[in-house]
Amino acid sequence: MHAVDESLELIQRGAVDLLLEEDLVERLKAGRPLRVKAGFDPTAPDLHLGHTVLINKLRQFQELGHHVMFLIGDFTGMIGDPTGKNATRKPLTREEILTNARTYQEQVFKILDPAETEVLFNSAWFDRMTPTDFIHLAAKHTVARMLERDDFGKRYASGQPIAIHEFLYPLVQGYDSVAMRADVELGGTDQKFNLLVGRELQKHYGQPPQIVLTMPILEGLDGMRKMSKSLGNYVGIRDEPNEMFGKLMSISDELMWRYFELLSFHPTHEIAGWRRQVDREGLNPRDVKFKLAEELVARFHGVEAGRHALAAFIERFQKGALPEELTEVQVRSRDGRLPIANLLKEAGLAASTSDALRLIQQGAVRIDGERIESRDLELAAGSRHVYQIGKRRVARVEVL
RNA sequence: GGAGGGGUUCCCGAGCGGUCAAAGGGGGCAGACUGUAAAUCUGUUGGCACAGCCUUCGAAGGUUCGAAUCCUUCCCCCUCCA
Repeated sequence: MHAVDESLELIQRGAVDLLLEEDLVERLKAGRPLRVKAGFDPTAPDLHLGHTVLINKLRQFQELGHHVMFLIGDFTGMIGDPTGKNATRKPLTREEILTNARTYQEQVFKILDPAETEVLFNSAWFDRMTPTDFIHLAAKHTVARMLERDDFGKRYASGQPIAIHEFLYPLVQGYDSVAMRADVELGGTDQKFNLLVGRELQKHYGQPPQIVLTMPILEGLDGMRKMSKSLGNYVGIRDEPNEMFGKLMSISDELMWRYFELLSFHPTHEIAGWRRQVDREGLNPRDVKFKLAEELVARFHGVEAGRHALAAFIERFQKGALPEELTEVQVRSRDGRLPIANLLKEAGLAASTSDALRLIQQGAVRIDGERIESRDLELAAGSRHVYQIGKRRVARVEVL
């Protein structure tokens, strides 16, 4: 076990809230491995970099010798957390949840050590609860306290709906901590309220309240809203290397530093050094971004893949080469020919023929590198060309 | 249970019988400039057999030559009173 000060420093790195620090110090001093909990809704089977901020922190605990409990909220998933988007999520079926849970684990173990991770499902204790137990649980909190949660408060004040079951969510999540006898619970800052409810409930059930550690919410590629699959501003940890690399290169310079802070494993001083070089010595931020993109691709796909993605990126976007592996598509002609708009739509390069026609009008479409102007162009059966729309959409399309 | 206010295109939000595929903003996409950065400027943003046609304004009916706009019923949301 590491020295207490050293552990504390590491644990706090990147974190937003640590409540209460003295509790943590005390428990670290006791010298036993802490029971560290983090819960995940199995609603989205695809993890993205936003999730990994938390998972990286779990890994850190693991490296410090603590006991990591990865809770899959299979019961909770049937409730659906109230989201920041003020929309009520649709509940999942048991089967969807199990499938998602399996996928989750596969992905999480790219970061966590499977041998040292306990995976739990909260249905294990909630399925055994009776309605009476549940109402007792609900009796431990008040509406006024629920409305303290920022999200609820705002929705209530602005006349947005709040379903009753949404109030149950924090209670259920808090009760998980009771059932798991958690010493520490990790969550995003948006989870702070729920994590604190856990403390209250633990007290009610005669346990020492857990320490709450919150991590920042990672902004998505737009740099504004939180990274989420539904907003489409995410980097999935299963994204293909080149795609992952490209997405990371598209972030703003400002956001890049944020990503370094929350996602990179490079030592803090090293990152600070690059920043200084960019600010004072004219180092191109793009080149620092390369390091970030390469590191993350390497983390999820291996070192070789990282190097390769970098090389491929330079070839493609600095030297203007076509992608190494061109998507090949075949589309059927009508009576031996096919209007360009239909071709683009059917090849998946444009959303609709209307969209395709608009793109042509705007000069976004190239065939074998030649910009085309005419929306009336028709391609004959048997033709095979490379079609590009903008910088990123490319495919070789054969007309049958 | 009573009274009132609402549901508009991806989001917010105007429209309140024809000139509405529906103002404006956001977001997205594309072009210029670039470093697949930011900022800026420009265009575009329902679909299709695309100078035309078809489908959209919570749902279903109805009035009308004509409805997002009027009427009826239904569904959903919010507020206040009980």
